[in-house]
Amino acid sequence: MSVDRVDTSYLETLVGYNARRAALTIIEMFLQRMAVFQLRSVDFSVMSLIVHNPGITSRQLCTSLGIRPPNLVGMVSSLEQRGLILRQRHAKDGRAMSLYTNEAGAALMQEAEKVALELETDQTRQLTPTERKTLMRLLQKIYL
Amino acid sequence: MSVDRVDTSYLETLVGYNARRAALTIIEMFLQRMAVFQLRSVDFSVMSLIVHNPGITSRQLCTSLGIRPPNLVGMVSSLEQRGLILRQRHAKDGRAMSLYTNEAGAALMQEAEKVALELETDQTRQLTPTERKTLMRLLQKIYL
DNA sequence: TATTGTTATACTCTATAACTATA
DNA sequence: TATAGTTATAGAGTATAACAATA
Repeated sequence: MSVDRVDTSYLETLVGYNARRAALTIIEMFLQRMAVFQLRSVDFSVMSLIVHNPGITSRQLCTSLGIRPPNLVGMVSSLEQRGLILRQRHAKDGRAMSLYTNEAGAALMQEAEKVALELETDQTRQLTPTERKTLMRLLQKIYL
Repeated sequence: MSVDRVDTSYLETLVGYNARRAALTIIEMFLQRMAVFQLRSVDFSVMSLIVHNPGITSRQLCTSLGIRPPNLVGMVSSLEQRGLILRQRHAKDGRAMSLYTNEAGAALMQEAEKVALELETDQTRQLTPTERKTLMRLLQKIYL
């Protein structure tokens, strides 16, 4: 026999279950709205870190975002080929690559971050501004 | 040039970024602690829904957890082969499969849910009980 | 010796198309 | 004609090992 109504109340008492469901919901919306810019959430994160940290190295990107170096290579190459970023040998460490946005990349991110701001208000429409701040703070207490 | 210290303050203002980081941190801990039971988080969710909803169908599992039917087949088969669950033809709908835990599965989940409870307190050690409840409520406002 | 970036590659996760049996 | 479960398979995401260049 099937059940009339699936009882998910137990799972809903688990932080991990709730965090994952919320994250997936948000990231799906993000993907749709960022499709105009051809940016997945990870691409947005990479671009955003480069914009706000000019000269950041690949290694620094990896450790900041929890990406393995081999998996970053393709993303960075793609962003470079699209004419959004520049890769330069690090001035003092010949092994490292320093990353910068060029004009096109900076302009794209300026637009993308506008959309990201709109998304924030849309995604947290059910929350008051105070609740939204509280949510951030509590989530950071878990992973920071 | 690399940067002295990577500035992630912008990303930390985004709900999606925080929710994803928190979810990944929690799920990683979950995976480690549930290794004794050989349960990934998705296996735990499936088993838990079967325990709390005896007779739930595969389709109901899929819609409840956001899993595509083809991807559930292998998980259910595996759980069945491990002697944790039973699959029976639905009494009134010959197309559907009703799922039940057997004694071994129920016993395993009783232990697993104990560990899950311990994990909850560990993962939210930085939060007061009130903050923990608040976090749940706010996350659910986003995805429900 | 250790580290950065890279290639090659494997493994996992997720998605689609098409089939069967039942409704 | 539509739905539940299944198979086969493709694609995306993530992981490890090994290498060249540099520290």
